[in-house]
This record gives sequence, structure tokens and C-alpha cells, in this order.
Amino acid sequence: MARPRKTVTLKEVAREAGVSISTVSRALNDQPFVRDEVRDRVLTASKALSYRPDVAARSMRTGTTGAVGLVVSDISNPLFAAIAKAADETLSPRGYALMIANSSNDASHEAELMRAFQQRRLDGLIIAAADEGAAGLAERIADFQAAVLLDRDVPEAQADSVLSDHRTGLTDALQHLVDLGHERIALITGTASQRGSRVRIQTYFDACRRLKVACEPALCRSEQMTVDDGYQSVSEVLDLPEPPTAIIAGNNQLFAGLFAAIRDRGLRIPEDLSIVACEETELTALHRPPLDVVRRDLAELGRAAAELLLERIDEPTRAPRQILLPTVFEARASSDRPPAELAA
Amino acid sequence: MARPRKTVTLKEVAREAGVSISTVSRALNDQPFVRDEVRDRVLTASKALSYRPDVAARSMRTGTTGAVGLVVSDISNPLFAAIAKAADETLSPRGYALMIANSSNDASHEAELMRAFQQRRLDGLIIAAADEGAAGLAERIADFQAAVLLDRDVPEAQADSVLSDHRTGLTDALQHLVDLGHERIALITGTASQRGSRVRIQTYFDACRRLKVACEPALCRSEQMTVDDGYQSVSEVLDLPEPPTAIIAGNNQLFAGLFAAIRDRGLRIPEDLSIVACEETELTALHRPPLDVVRRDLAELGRAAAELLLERIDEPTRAPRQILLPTVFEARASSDRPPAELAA
DNA sequence: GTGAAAGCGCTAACAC
DNA sequence: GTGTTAGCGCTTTCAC
Repeated sequence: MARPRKTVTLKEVAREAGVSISTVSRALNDQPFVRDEVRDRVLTASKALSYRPDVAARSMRTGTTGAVGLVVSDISNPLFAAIAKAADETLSPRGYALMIANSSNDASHEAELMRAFQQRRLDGLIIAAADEGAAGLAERIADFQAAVLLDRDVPEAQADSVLSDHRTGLTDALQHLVDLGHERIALITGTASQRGSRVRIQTYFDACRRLKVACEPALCRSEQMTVDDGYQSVSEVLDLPEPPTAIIAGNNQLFAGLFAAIRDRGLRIPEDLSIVACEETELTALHRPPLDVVRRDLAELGRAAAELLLERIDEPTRAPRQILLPTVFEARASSDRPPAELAA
Repeated sequence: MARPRKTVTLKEVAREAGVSISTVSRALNDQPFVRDEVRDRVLTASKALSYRPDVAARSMRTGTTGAVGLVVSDISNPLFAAIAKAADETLSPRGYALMIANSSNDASHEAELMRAFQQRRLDGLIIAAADEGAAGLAERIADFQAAVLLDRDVPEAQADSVLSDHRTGLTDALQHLVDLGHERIALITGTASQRGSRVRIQTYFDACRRLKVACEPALCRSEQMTVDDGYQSVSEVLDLPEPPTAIIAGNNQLFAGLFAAIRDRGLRIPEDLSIVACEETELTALHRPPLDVVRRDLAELGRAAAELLLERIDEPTRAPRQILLPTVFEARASSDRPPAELAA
């Protein structure tokens, strides 16, 4: 079972440098009370043998590992890449390595991944949990010395969090559509077990009621978040006796499904149907006509999460903090007056 | 410095169960020679205290960590997500956790990440190196007990590798364009320090020569691989005295740049210009008209890499193996006869 | 300033 | 079958 390791240890460096193990340790860790001459000798020996400290052994003594984890619910979502990149760029100058794991939106796999990270004694965790209501999630989060929730709401976990203000962007989008004359607007969004979708649903009903437009449950779909789900939901909504004249997709996967569905039906944008995407992607950025979008700064999200985590690691007892980042609606050319008005 | 860890140890479980530490270890690791009654007692105690083994301590003894690393050159490339997912799905049933890290195509950051993984004594590494020619890369790879290269060529590393047969798909694409009557075809591809681009360049010149069409260096661009690079290269190629009538983009980022450039110039596809993308993405899949594409099975790539790695871990001395996976050209509707012929 | 030695949590000989 | 014990490589008292 035990696999051999041809690893250079402190002991060998010590022998090479002609000093004791503890002196090597001190010299290598920039501690005081080492003569410069000795320090040089140690450094030379260490370099010569290409010594690499064993993190496992060190962390057994110190309790720290210099690594933090990122668990994302869906790695195939390109948005996450921007977040991971920004987090990495914040953490790595501070000496932390970022380890990413993917739950594929499966709460039980996610639990396993968290356990794997926890057993590796990572110094912290940034997590976009698949299901905020999963049994034991708060405890699993609390197992970490430091944890930051990524646009998730798990009150019992008492963790720091970075949240997007989905309400503002979506409200502006709805206002824009209503201003154009739309009275039946559909929202296709993801599972209510994630904060983003929950807020969108709430916002949708609030705004529709306030703006005095159709506010029917049939026009607001909350499903899983795959492309296929989006396709299916859009199809059903368009088959309603009174179909909507505008559709908002709550995330990029659903938007891809929406896009495919209207393409397959031969609908023109925006003449036959107005559409709005939440999240900027390659598709929304490059399409002609330009597509209306509710954007947010994902790099800022990742950066803020990483910074919150670092602060928490430094100061474990501080009260949990939330950071709320804006979303912005950007009108482009995928919305227009509703078809009935256009015909008139 | 030392951060306290409120961790349940074997010792405490042993006390709780009223047995010795080693018995607990045996019981928990499904080893023989433990009475069922005792095993049950241990399991109960372990559960009651919610004992979690310390991977660092264990790995210090066994030399294994149960974790493997994946280093990608660009996490913002959605293709990698499919690979990572497939690799994860192969590894996790076998008890391995996959840790992903992103080099952002920066060879020195990549070296750091590899060091971080190596110091954590990961059992293996799957890597899509940013620069095949980076100094010391082969040594860094050899530092790992097991390593698999992902579509990269680093002969000195003597590692296993999973490669895509870029030649076949691209050759078929070129043949298709030439059959349509194109005589000036441009290739926009990435840095020659990665196998994929190198093969494409070679294939391009080989095929153009064989097919007796224009084969000028000015039509073959090898740059970095960002969207902006693609945009820039395409612009330059289209500004040539004799511009191409068809353009092939060597990856999805470059394709996005290509797409943006022709959109900004108001060129119609395929009437004004024929285009082919390497790699299927949201954009190529959803666009109207459907876009010609050179596809490959990314999940298979990830799966094969993971399997190769597992085999290597089990059998460290085996001779290195390569697996070559196909690419397929799929003609859709973004290629047509060249503009001159269409006008005729 | 430097070395000797303890011990982090665990597994694997080796006793019994 | 079960307990005792010796380290894995490292940091950190504590002597000197």
C-alpha cells in the first residue's frame, strides 16, 4: 500500500549544510537567530538538493495548509471561470493556492467534495452551494475555519457572503419592457433552492404587480438550470393560450435553451418576441441584433469573495459580513414594442 | 502562527469505544482481524464523535493523498469544463478527488501551481501546459508519480498523453472549402508552443500544397489565443491586398474574435465569407445559419486522461502510452462557393 | 545562535 | 484479534 517517495527531507539538507534540522527549518522560514553565513549555507544546500517542503508534514504541525477551496455548482458555466480567475488572482499573491471542485449541481457530490476539502484541512472555502436547503449544509460549512458563500443564502451557517443584487437589474429590465408596451412577460429561471433564482421570482411578481401587467404563475417558470430545461420551459410558455410577448431568461444556460427554442420556431428577434438574458456570454455579446442583458461584474464577485475569505482567515472571530454587488440592465436591440402594437 | 484545530482524533474515538488506537484504525479501514462486535462499537463511536480522518497525517504515513490535480491553461475556456467534468466523473468513483488549478496561460504561474500540487503530494497530475517549451517543464512533470499530458507534446517528460487528431478534421475542412471553389483560405490559430496549434499550422500548409491552393505565410496566423487576438488577426488578413474567401479559426476564443470582426465589418455569412470554427461552443451550436465546425469529444478526452492516470498510479513503471482521439469536420451552412463564383 | 527532542495524527510492524 | 510502538517530515519549545 505504502508508495515510496523519493523526497528530499530537511534532514538531508541539514546533513548537506552541516547543521541541525532545526537550524535548517529556521533558516528556510526566515526566522531570526540564524547567522547569515549559516543561512546562506542552508539555502545553497537546499537549492542544490532541490528541497521541497512537505506541506502535509508542515500542516500537521501548524494546522494551516496554505490552500483554499472553491466549490462551484456548475463548472460548465463560463461565468464561474471569471469568478475563479479573479479569486485566484487575489489569493495567489497572498500565498494561497486555489483548489477548485465541481459539484455538477449535485448536493450529495458537493457534500463529498466538501468533506474531501475539509479532510485536507484547507484554510478556507468559497462555495456556491447547489442546494441552499441541503441537510447538514450549514454544519459542513461551519467545519471550515473560514467560509464565504457565493451568491447563496444559508443563514444558519453564519458565514460571510458575497451577493449580487439581482433585484435592481431585473426590475429595470421589466420596467423597460413594460415601457415598450409589453403586458405579458415571462420569466424562465432556475431552482428556487438558489438565492439568485429566488430573488428573481420574488422581484418578478413584485414588479409585475406594481407595473400592473400580467402576473400569472404560468408565466414564471422555476426549473433546473440546464439548456434543455430552458428549451422545454420556453416551449411550454409559448404554447400557452395567451403566450407572452417578451421572455427573460434567468441565467445563461436557460438563455441558450430559450435561444434554441425560438430559433427552432422560426421566431424573429425582436419583431416576433422580445428577449432579455441574465448574464453576459459569448452569445449575448456577439449576436446580431445585440441582445438585452442584465449584467454583473463577475471578476469583482470573485475578488470580493477571496478578500472576505482572507480577512476571515486572519480574524476568525469577526462577525459575518455580507457584500452586495450591483447588477445592471443594459438595453440593446432584442426588445421592441410587442408584436400587436408593431402590426398596428 | 499555529492555528488551533478542534479536530476529533483516532485517540478520542479509541477512548470512546474502549479499544486501542490501532484497532480503531483497522476497523475504520476495513481491515481484517477485527471482531464484528468491536468493529461496530468503533463505527458507532466514530459516528458519534463525527470523526474525520486527517488526510495530512495519513498521507504522511502512506505517501498517498487520494487527490489528483488538473492544471489547465485557460479556465475561461468552456471546453475545459467538459474535460474537467468527465475527468471528475471518472476519478471520484475510484475515490480520488480532483483539484483544478488555472494557469491563465502563464507559464511561470503554472510552474508555481505545479509546485503547490507537488508539495501537497498529489497522487497524480493531468496537465494542459501553457508552453510546451517552458524551461524545466519536463522535470516538473517528472516530479509527479503519475502524469498525463492533455493534448500536449513534451517528449522529454516521458509521460502518458491523450492527444486529439487535429489533422483529420482540419484536412477535411480544407478539402470541403477547396471543393466549393475556395482558393485563398486563411487559418487563424494559437501559439505554436501548444501542440494543437502546431499541428494545425503543419496540416494547413500540407493540405494547401497538396490541394494546390494559396499557401502563403500571410494567410496563416499564429498568435496568442484571446478573443482580441482573433479579432486583430482576422482584421489584418481581411485587409490584405488579396484577402481570403474563407477563414478557419483554430479555437473557440479566436473564433469569437473572428465572429466579432466580420460582424463589425458587416460581412454576411456565408455570402461574403465562408467560416469554419474549431471546437463546438454555444455560439457555433446556436447560430443561424448553423456554423461549420471541427468537433471533438471533450468528455472522452477527460475520461481517457483520467483513466490513463489511474492506470499509471496503479502501475508506475509501465511504459508511457499515448491515446489519439479523433476530430471530425461537420459541414453546416457557414461555407459556400466563394463570392466571385457566386456573383458569376 | 544552535542542537536535541517532543509530538502533530496516523498506519504498520511486531508482540502477545 | 488486539495492544504497543516506531516513525512519516516538520515546527517548536527548551537546553546549552
